[in-house]
Amino acid sequence: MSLSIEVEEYVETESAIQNEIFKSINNFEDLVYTAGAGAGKTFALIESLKYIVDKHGERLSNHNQSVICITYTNAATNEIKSRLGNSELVKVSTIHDRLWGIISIHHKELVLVHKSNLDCEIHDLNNNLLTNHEEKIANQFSAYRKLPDDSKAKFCEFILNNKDLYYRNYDKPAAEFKAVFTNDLDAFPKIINNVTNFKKIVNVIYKIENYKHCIEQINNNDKKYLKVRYDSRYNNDILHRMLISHDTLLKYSLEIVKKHDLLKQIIIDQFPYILIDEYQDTNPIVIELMACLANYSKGKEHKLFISYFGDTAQSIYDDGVGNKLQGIHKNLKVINKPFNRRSNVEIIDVINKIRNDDISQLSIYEDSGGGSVKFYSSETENKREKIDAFIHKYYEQWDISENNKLHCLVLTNKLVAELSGFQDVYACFSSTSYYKKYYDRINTELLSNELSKLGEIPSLIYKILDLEVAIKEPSTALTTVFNEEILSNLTWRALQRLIKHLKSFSGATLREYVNSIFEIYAKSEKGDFVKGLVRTLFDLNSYTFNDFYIYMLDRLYPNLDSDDNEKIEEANKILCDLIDIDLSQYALWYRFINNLDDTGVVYHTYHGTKGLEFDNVVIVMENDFGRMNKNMFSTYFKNVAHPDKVLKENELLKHENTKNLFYVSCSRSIKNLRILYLDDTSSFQDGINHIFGESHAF
DNA sequence: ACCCTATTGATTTTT
DNA sequence: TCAATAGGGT
Repeated sequence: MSLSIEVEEYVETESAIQNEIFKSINNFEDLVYTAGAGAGKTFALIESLKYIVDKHGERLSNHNQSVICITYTNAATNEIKSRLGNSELVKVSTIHDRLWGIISIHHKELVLVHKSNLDCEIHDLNNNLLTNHEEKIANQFSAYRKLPDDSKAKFCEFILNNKDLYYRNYDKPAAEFKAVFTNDLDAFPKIINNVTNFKKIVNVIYKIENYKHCIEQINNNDKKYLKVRYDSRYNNDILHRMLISHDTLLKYSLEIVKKHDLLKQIIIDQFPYILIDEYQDTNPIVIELMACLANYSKGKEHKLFISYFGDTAQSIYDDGVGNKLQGIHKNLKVINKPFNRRSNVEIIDVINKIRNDDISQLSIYEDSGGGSVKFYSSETENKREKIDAFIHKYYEQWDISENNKLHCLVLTNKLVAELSGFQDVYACFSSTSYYKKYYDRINTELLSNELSKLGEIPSLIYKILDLEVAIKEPSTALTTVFNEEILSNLTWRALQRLIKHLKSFSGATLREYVNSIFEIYAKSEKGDFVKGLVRTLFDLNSYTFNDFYIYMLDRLYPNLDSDDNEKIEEANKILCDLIDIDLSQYALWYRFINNLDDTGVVYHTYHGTKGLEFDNVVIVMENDFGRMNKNMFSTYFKNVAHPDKVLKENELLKHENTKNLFYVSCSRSIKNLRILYLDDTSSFQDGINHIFGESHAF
């Protein structure tokens, strides 16, 4: 593609806009910089950082001060660090890392905030248990509420004395669970009629007790209760163990900063420049914290510059501040950039119509034509075949190859897995007990591109595949499998044996392959290096296939009851299905998480493509997206020509959310964009025409 | 026929 | 976690 000469006049305007930012930096004017998709937003952010270092670096250095750059993800942190180059003066990190770095040293204050939070939580829990009139909550706790007061106390006493019994039977089917308790609970009629609600009641009682105990220990200055800890790996707090997660870290930070002027002073003394990337995804609590610092710094000697870089139209996560930024952080100078450096004009026209606000982009290039956009709809049946046929059509038409890829966007990870060819891997993991219980972990632990996020079993299988790939690839240096120290101590004969052993790992399925590894292990002689290799790969008691199997079973089916034959049979069946999957399918999974596609066609979720750009994009759409969003896209198209006529506020909110997701998806495309809508579109054809001009049948 | 309870199977994403 | 559905009991 040749996006030829840049339009001179536009380039001048663009640099004038950048100079506006520099001017604000010098004058300590807080600002929000909005630029649509493909405008070069991150470029502007990095230019600003460089400017601060060039112009004010010496002063910052002398005062032992630095610049804060906040990103939304760790990946973005690394990206900016590498583009910026090494600079001692600029601290690039996620908001969580930065805040924890600032507040974690104030142990005593943190514990105080924590204690008052525990008090609030206890109050809320009691309110739910006893008085909250919200229908859903009142129903859940009604059995407890109906008990006379003295019964309530007795019930609490009983249940607190039987925690073990309770948790041992927690996962049993309702009838069995009931049977365990019915005799003991005679005195409390109907309390366990509904097992689901019973568990809700008991969990709340336990929680209140835990929190009370925690407060006591804090007051007693118990050694384990002197510090609050933050763990970024999990999504939930465990407050009574002094452990907080992401959201609570933000909440505590804001509270501490609000309360202590001295801390505000320390922060603005140390960090006079704060630049925030992707502000639309930033939690409102963070904005509130920034606004609090900004107000404090007014009229102080050490001035503060805070700036937000982002695009409200690309806000696709619910807990981001989105378009409410200026309601929280007032008096921001607004700078918009109306240019697009990414896409052909045909794409820009469409994404301008989708975003439909005051940021209408112009291409910065003189000759920016040559792209194409088309909307297709097809009937509902045989959706999978329709998608395959559609992809095939454009595979041919666009001459797709490894060097000219086609990127296909679908809504769910399940479909991504199916289309990418490792549907059985996804399906088997999804049906295991562990991933059923923690159903929201499957996508992170199985499909994440960040290897450190893989789950325990996916990670083990990944390592096996990694070894398999390394052995198969003739050019692999042995140093990628072993560290050099081990190799340098190897005799020639030992090396020969090692290579022979490695070459005899084989099998068509995961079971066969792993089995062959353990067979070689058993056959090899005592000091053979292959033994050490197997031992570093697996963390087992002893090295047999059976140990491997039991290990998998234990992790994927934790707490399996040894008396429950039915459950055991089911577990074995699914685990067998899992390890009997062809190695070739696992290889597709391996290639997917390593972004190693060699077919030319790559599948993504809409959400997962944020920040990326591709020449050729196919978007697969449907009416629905999940349970909560029935008719999400059909409703969007019905209202798209006149969104103001959508009366209710929550409907307008939904419309905005859908619009943003659609905008993000379409704006990934540089050159070619096709949309395949897999439901009947006749009732909202006007909306489709409004954006795409026309549509075709497929 | 109705009410209540148990079971089942799901959207996306980050820290 | 939670809505939808299946199924049991009266």
